[in-house]
Amino acid sequence: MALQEPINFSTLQDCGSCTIRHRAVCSRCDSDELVRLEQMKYYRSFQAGQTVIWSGDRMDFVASVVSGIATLTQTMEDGRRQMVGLLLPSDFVGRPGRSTAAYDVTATTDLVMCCFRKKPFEDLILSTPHISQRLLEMTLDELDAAREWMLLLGRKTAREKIASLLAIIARRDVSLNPRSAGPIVFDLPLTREEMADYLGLTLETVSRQVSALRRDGVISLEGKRHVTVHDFDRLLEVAGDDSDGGYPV
Amino acid sequence: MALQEPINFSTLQDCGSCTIRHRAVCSRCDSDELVRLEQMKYYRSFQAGQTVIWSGDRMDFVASVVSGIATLTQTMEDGRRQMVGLLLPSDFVGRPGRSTAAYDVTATTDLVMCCFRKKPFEDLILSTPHISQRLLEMTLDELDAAREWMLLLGRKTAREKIASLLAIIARRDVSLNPRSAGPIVFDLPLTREEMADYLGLTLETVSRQVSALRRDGVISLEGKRHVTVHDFDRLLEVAGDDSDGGYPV
DNA sequence: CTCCTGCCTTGATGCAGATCAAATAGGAAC
DNA sequence: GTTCCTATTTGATCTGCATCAAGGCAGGAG
Repeated sequence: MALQEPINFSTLQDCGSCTIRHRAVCSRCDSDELVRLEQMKYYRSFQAGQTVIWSGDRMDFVASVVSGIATLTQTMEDGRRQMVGLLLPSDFVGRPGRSTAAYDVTATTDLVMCCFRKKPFEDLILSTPHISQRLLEMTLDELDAAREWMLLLGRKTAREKIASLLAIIARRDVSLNPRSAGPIVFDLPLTREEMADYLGLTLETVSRQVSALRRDGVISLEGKRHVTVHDFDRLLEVAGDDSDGGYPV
Repeated sequence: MALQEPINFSTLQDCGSCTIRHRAVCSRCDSDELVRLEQMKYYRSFQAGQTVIWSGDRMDFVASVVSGIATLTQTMEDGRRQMVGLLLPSDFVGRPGRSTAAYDVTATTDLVMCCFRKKPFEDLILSTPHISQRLLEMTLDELDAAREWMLLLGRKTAREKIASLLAIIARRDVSLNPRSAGPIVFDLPLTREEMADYLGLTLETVSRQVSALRRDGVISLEGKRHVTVHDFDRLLEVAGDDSDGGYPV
C-alpha cells in the first residue's frame, strides 16, 4: 500500500495563506486569535474511500475540510444507508460538546482536514466570540441546506432529484471557477451508489435517470463522470426549483 | 370572528417565571442580560391554523415558541408540500442576519410566541455570548434532528415513518410529563394531512398505516387523535430504530 | 332534529421506482 | 495483448405507495 499521507505539510502550516482562510470557521478571526488556533491545529489526510470515523466512535477532535470531499452517512441495522451531509472545502466536522461521532464520516476523494483537539477548541470558543459566531452562521447555512434536502427526499421524483443534485454540483463549480457564460462543465465527485445514498434512490434508478437526462439533451456525458450542462435554467426547471431560486447573483 | 389574542399578557411579562426560561435561547442569560431582553420582547399569539408568516415575506423579528406548536413547510410551485420543521415550546424561529422568511410558518395549535425585533436582537447577541452560544447549541440540535429526519424521508417505509413519528411525539410527551412506567398516552398534535407533510406521504397512506399499527396492537386509538403506546420498545422496533437509540436516560 | 363541513377511513387501480438479473465498459496488473 | 475487478448500464418483473373514488363520523349552525 502506498504512502497514506503524501501531503507537503510545510506548505500548509501558515493560516495566512490557507485556501479556506476566508470561508472556514476561522474566517472572522483576527491575527491574535489565528495565532492561538495555529498553535493547536494539526493536519490529517485520507485517501479516497477511507473512513475518517465511524458513528459511535470516540471523537476527540473537530476539523475543517481543507481540500477534497467527505460525506456524512447514517446506516440502519439492516444496511439501508442515507447520506446526511456532503462536506466541501471549508466545511466544519464535529460538534463542540459531544464526545462521540453521530455519523459515519468518509473521504470520497483524497481529503485533507485541519484538526483541533476538541477540549482546547471548546475552551477557545468560550473566549473567542468570532469563532462561535462564524460557527453559528455556518451551522444555520447547513440547516437550510438540510431542509432543502428534506424537500428533495420527501417530495421530488427521481428525475427531479438527479437534476437537483447536478444543479447543486454545477452551482458549486461555478462559484469556485466563475466563467462568464456558456456551458458548465464538471466532474461528478460521487459514484452512482453515493449519488443514490444522497438522493434516497437505488443506484440503478440513478443510472437510468442520468441516461434519461442525457437522452433528453439536458446534459452531455463524456465517460461516466464528466458532465456538461448546456442550459442551467433548463436544468433548474427539470429539478422542480423556482428558476430564480438560490442562484447566487 | 372571536378575539384573536385572548392571552393574559400580564402573566407573561416576567421572564423569571416564564415556562421556557430554562430551555429557550435565553436560558444561559444572567439577570442583567435578561433585563435587556425583557425590555425588547413582546408577545404575539395565533389561533390554530393561522399562518405566522409566508415564505419570502419580510421578517423583522425572531421569536421563541412559548406555548403551542408551529410548523415550517416548503412548497413547490405545483403545490407539493414538505414540512421541514416542527417547533415546540422553547424552539427558536427566524435567523439573525436574514431579512425574509425562508419557509411558511404556521400555527397548528393555538400558539404564543415571545418575539424580539431582529435588529436589536442582532446587536444584543454580538455583545452577549451567552445568547449566541445557546443559539449555536440549539441550532446544532436542530441540525441533528433534521439529519434523523432525512434518514426517515429517504429510506424508511411508510409503516416505519408512522412509527417513528409516534415515537418522537411519545418521547417528547414523556419528557414533559414523566411517569414511572406503564403505557404512554398522548394526543396527536397534527392532522393526518400534516403528518403526511411531515413524513413525505399522502394522507391516505398515513391513515392506512395508522390503522395497520392499531390492528397489529402496536398502538390503541380512542377517537382519531388519542393514542396509547403499550410497549415503547416495540414501537421503536417497528420504527426501524436501534432500540437503544436516542432515548434520554 | 337535519344539514353541512372538515377530517378521516377504506376500496380499487395504476405506476414510479425497487428488486432481481445479466451484460458491458474501462482500468489496472501482468 | 489478456485477465481480473469494479463501476455502470440495461432489461424484466414486482410491489409499495400514489391516485382516484366513495363513504363514514363528529361537531356546529340552523
